[in-house]
Order: sequence, then C-alpha cells, then structure tokens
Amino acid sequence: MPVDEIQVAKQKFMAFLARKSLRITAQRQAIVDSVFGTDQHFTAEQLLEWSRARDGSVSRATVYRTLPLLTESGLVREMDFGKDHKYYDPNYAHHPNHNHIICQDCERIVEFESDKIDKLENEISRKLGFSVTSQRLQITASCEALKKSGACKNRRC
Amino acid sequence: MPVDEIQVAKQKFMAFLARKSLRITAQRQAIVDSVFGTDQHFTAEQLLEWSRARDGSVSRATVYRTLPLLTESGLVREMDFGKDHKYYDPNYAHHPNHNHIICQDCERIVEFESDKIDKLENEISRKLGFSVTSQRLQITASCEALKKSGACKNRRC
DNA sequence: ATCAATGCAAATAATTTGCAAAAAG
DNA sequence: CTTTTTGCAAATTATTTGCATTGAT
Repeated sequence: MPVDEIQVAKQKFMAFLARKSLRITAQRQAIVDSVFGTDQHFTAEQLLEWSRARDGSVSRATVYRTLPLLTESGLVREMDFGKDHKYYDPNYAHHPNHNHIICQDCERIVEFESDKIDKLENEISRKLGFSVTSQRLQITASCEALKKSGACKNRRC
Repeated sequence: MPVDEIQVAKQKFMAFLARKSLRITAQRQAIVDSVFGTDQHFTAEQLLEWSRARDGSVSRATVYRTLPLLTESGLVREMDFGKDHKYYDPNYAHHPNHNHIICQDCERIVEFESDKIDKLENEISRKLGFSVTSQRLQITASCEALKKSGACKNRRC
C-alpha cells in the first residue's frame, strides 16, 4: 500500500477511536500500522507477529480485542475462506466494494471492482424491498491462464 | 421443499455416496432426509435434533462427519453469517447459483438468482484469466419495505 | 484522578478424532 | 468376512474473558 494511503487509513481509524472516546495506545498503533502496512489478507496470528515486531509488548488478547474495532470501523473486513481461522482484508479502507476471485487450486486471490455488478445488486435489492448496505462476492475459479506459467502450486492452473 | 424435489436431492446424494463407494446407513438416511426436508438454513446442532427425531441413534459425531460429504457433493453449502457457528444451506441442490440478501436488523434472508450477475461474473473472470467454478454473493441490507409492517424485530425495518 | 486498556492465564465452545463395537456389502 | 461407519468421550484449537495492574486523558 502506498505510504500516503497507509496514513489515510490510519487517520481514519484514529478518528473512529476518537469518535467512540477510545484511547490511542502504543499497542493499538503497532497493530494498526501492521494492518495497513500490508495489502495482503492476514490471520489474527500473523497480525500478532507483525505487531510484536513493532512493539514487543503487544499481546494476543489485545490483537483479538482490536480486530472487532477495525471491522466495526469498516476499514477492515473479516473474510471466510473455509479455513478453521478467519482472515482479515485491509483493503476496504480504499476499495469498499471490491470482490474476490480465488483459485481453487493454488488459492491465489485476485481482487476486482465492478460498477456493473454494484448497480445490478442495488437494482435487484430495491425490487425485493431492500436497500444495500454492503456486499461480498467471492468467486471460486480455476486460474487456467497460469497453466503455462507453472505458477499454480497444485494441479490445474 | 416439494416432495419430489426432496427425492431428487436425496437420490443425488445417494449416487454421490455410491460413486465414492460409501455406505448408505440408517443414520445417513435420517440426516439426509432432515437436510432436504427443509429449505431453511440450519446449524449442525439443529440438524442433529432433526435427525434424532427421525432416528434416535444419530450421534453428533455422525452429523459432523456427514456434513462434509454433503458439501463435497455440492448439494449443500456452508454459509458464514458472522456467527460463531456455521450455517448450512440445502437449496444448492436445486438452485446452484443463488445469492443471499440479509437484513442487517432482523436478519431475514431472501434468496434470489440473477442471470445478469452470473454473466458479468463469467465475463470479468475470463478477462482476469480465470474460469468460474462457483460463486457466493451476500448482500447486507436494510429491509425498509418492512418498516410499515412492523415485521422486523430490531430497529430499522 | 478516573476510567479505559493491557497481559496473563484460564475458560469457552464448536468441531474433530481415537478407539472398540456394530453394521453394510 | 472385510471394510466402513458408528457412538462415546476425550482432545483440539481459535477466540474470549476475568482480574489485577498499567497507562491515557
């Protein structure tokens, strides 16, 4: 993530904390810096590692207590990839409507946005009497284009 | 679910078992009958209850062992609604590409299908070098249409 | 000062698993 | 008969929580 985007995301989270009269601690800063210092999806455990590299005093409990704040702020989203642990996606800060394509073999993940899909979602929802707050679209696919490059660690792509 | 559809879904699962040389036991029948006897999403615990009502010998372990078979067969899908337990959706047997709108207040869930969205997904995926295997689209929304009817158990709709 | 936030270690709870007995093919 | 499946209870593991202490405002 570009340096200025990291700052923007971080500022947004600080503002969120302020709005709720929550405190800005060294541990929360280490965690937030770690979260927005990557554009990769991560697990709670990975976040703990990264945060500890910045501030050795960060505990697992604090990571688990901060994650719900991050998701509540809307800057991060919990992702379910069918594993036994949750993943978190930090890219909602800058791309609030993005979607995912996941290769069923190599598990490579590509993010994309589509106004057309967004519009259809709104249209369909309206017809059904709803108004959209957020959406998540996950496409499972085989990355056949990678067949030749041999980049897919399993069978197909 | 109409009686004939239940039978179709059940037959498909039996065929899946046969294909893998797995055995058709009384417990599996009770579980499968329970799964396709509803069109509601359910939890492992609910499925255990329903299955036990049909056959008192069904154990929790067998339910947990059968669920992966059902998902592997493609007739049932694991759903994540952000709760601490998983939900299962039996409607993929007859509507393999359906999507969900969930009211953020009353948590009412409406299922819908859209060829237009399906097409866009395929088109976009192809451009990115993937070919779609399956997809899941979940829209979180407020069911404003229900405001007047007072059917929404929380605030907004 | 005051009250929120922390680390620690123990608790929770859904799901998984080892094993000996039972049942399917 | 052979191999899979079962129920039971114990194990696993990500996440949560109580509590005494520390730190932000």
